[in-house]
Amino acid sequence: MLEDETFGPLLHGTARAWRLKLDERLKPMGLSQAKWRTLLHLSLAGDALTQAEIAARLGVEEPSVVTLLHRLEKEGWIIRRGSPHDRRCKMVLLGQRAQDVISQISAEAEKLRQELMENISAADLRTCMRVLTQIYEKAEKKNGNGAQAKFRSTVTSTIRK
Amino acid sequence: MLEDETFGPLLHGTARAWRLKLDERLKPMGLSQAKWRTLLHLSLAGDALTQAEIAARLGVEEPSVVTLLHRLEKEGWIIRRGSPHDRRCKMVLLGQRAQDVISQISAEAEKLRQELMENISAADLRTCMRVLTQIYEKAEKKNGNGAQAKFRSTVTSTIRK
DNA sequence: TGGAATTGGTTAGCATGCTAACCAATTTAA
DNA sequence: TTAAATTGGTTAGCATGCTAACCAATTCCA
Repeated sequence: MLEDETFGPLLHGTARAWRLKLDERLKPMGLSQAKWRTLLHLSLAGDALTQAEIAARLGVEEPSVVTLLHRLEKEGWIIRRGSPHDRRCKMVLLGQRAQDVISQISAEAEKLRQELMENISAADLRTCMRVLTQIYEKAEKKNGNGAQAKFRSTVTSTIRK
Repeated sequence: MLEDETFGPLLHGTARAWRLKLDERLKPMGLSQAKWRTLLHLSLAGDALTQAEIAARLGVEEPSVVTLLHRLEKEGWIIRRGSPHDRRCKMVLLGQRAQDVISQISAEAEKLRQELMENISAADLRTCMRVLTQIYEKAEKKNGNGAQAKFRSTVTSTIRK
């Protein structure tokens, strides 16, 4: 059996192709994947988030969100303000510009997902997700990565939801 | 049914966790994923490759390989020399340092793959790969991306192999 | 054959991610 | 209650990817 020999490249290639495709479609709105994902998480939260919370939900490290949020702020997508409760924190919330396009973003992401999976049976999809989840949990374990650990909990909770 | 709602994040999260894990293990050898993948493709080719061929096999754009190859050359992993047949081309071949560790790289990648997939049945794996392949081919289609198109052919040929 | 298109490679400039090192604020604990 | 540990954020510096614009060599074709 040779299939397993190429699972890695296939997994990475598929994730990459999907990401590129969505990036391509959202580019006309002036949004890259990192940006629209941030906006989407803020929208889902329905409330202001701290930078640390955003980093955890995106599955990236804190320094990475710093520059990302700077860009988003400069372009008017978000607003950052100090927290009155904890002077270490900065609360991040959606700006008007973002609120206006959030629904378009979700709709486009949803549309692409349906296109890509249109002729996949529910049973196959379940099997595939089970396999991916097993791999995911194994790969994440012992990674010794804080943000990664938090990311896992985000993904699994999302799955549970 | 909600499963399909989270397939995207799961796919991306799994690919990312896998990549991080392998990077972590190869770091002691002084190799990142971009680097060891390049070396592995050169080794598989068994012959010198042009930069364009490497870009296609890695699934990245040409300008990206330029800096990547510069770093690899500076660190003694590869050698670049002009082609006698076509003065536009630069042939890239493995340096001694790379030849010494190629087998370790493959072995570590193989070991991780087996760890991550140890308790997944052959049938489930086949189903999962079929689903990923379907998504992959849909996502890649009409992407209007040259390197991407070449990457697909690399992946599918690898699968066939 | 000779100009146009294609191909291989490069540079410049940016986006996105990382780790390491650090400050300031808060929380924990001796 | 204060000293130590933790937490949130930042900066610096690097790795890896991209597109756009460009040069030089080769190939195509009218």
